[in-house]
Amino acid sequence: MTSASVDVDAGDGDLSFEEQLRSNGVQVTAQRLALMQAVASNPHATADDIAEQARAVLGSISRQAVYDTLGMLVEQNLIRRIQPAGSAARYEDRVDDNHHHLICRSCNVMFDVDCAVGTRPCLTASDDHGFEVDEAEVIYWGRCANCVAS
Amino acid sequence: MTSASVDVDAGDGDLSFEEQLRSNGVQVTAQRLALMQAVASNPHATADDIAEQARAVLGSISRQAVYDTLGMLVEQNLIRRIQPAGSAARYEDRVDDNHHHLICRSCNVMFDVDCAVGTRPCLTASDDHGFEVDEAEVIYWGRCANCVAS
DNA sequence: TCTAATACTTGACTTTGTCCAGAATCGTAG
DNA sequence: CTACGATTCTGGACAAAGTCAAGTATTAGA
Repeated sequence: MTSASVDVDAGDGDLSFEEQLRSNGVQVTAQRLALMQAVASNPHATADDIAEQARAVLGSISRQAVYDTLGMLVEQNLIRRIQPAGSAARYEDRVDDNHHHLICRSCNVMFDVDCAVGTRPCLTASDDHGFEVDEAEVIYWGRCANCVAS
Repeated sequence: MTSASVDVDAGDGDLSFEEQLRSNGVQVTAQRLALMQAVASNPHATADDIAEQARAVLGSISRQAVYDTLGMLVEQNLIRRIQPAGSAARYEDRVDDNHHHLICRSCNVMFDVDCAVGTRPCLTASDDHGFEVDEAEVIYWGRCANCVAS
């Protein structure tokens, strides 16, 4: 197992990936560090993309470890999962900043957009049916400049 | 093939399912009528639920016909597809009225909610990256009253 | 250093959906 | 009413994205 140094600092308030894991009370492993690195350096990637990138660092990693880890990171709120219709789940490391996504129906590109309506937009549904709402996910669907051109 | 009468009127401006199909220039078949009926009487159902319900009317229907038909209906804007993270696509017959969805993270129930912000809420992203945006999909995530109780 | 708890690997399996070729059905024109 | 071409449906193989379960390896704390 190559031991490439994967503690490039990125993301959550200047904490290294290792510190992020420790402060959430979970074990630190080479696989986790490599996956966090992969997510950070490759926003909106699928589990598969991320696995491949991690593999470039680690030599190999099992599919199961990838899913387990991504799931755990989502649970710890260290990364965010987005699952647009018609494509595999995607992951990103921007968390807690209430931004949304703009997706092209033709080519599937995806951009981040800050919400127009302020910091917690749309978080109040007109009738919440007794729910405890914790997130309002907004996806803007359309066609990107490139696809419109052709 | 049983010929149960499946032209119960429902949905799109008082047009029967048959009329809806004809006015969109597509053929009318028993399978399509049964599927439209199933979607109408079972909002937020998955393709599988819908197939099963249609099967109760028709005797049998192939998976391919189900997917083809649902896809066609979505394309004709006669039904709408919603694909929340972590579950199969769901279908509903409320169309063109810009409502959104409230989903329970624990039990996956799904409710309709009219948007708080007016008729075309959030349709303007702060920066549209040159996109032609045609829809803003909003999903409120949370826990339903039942699940909060336990 | 040892050990219990946690994480990882491997491989089979499930679910959701797509592709293809041939059979059946629809709707129009005669 | 019948026949014909176009559309739709069937059935089976296939594919992608995940999940399950059992055994092995690694981590972190005593």
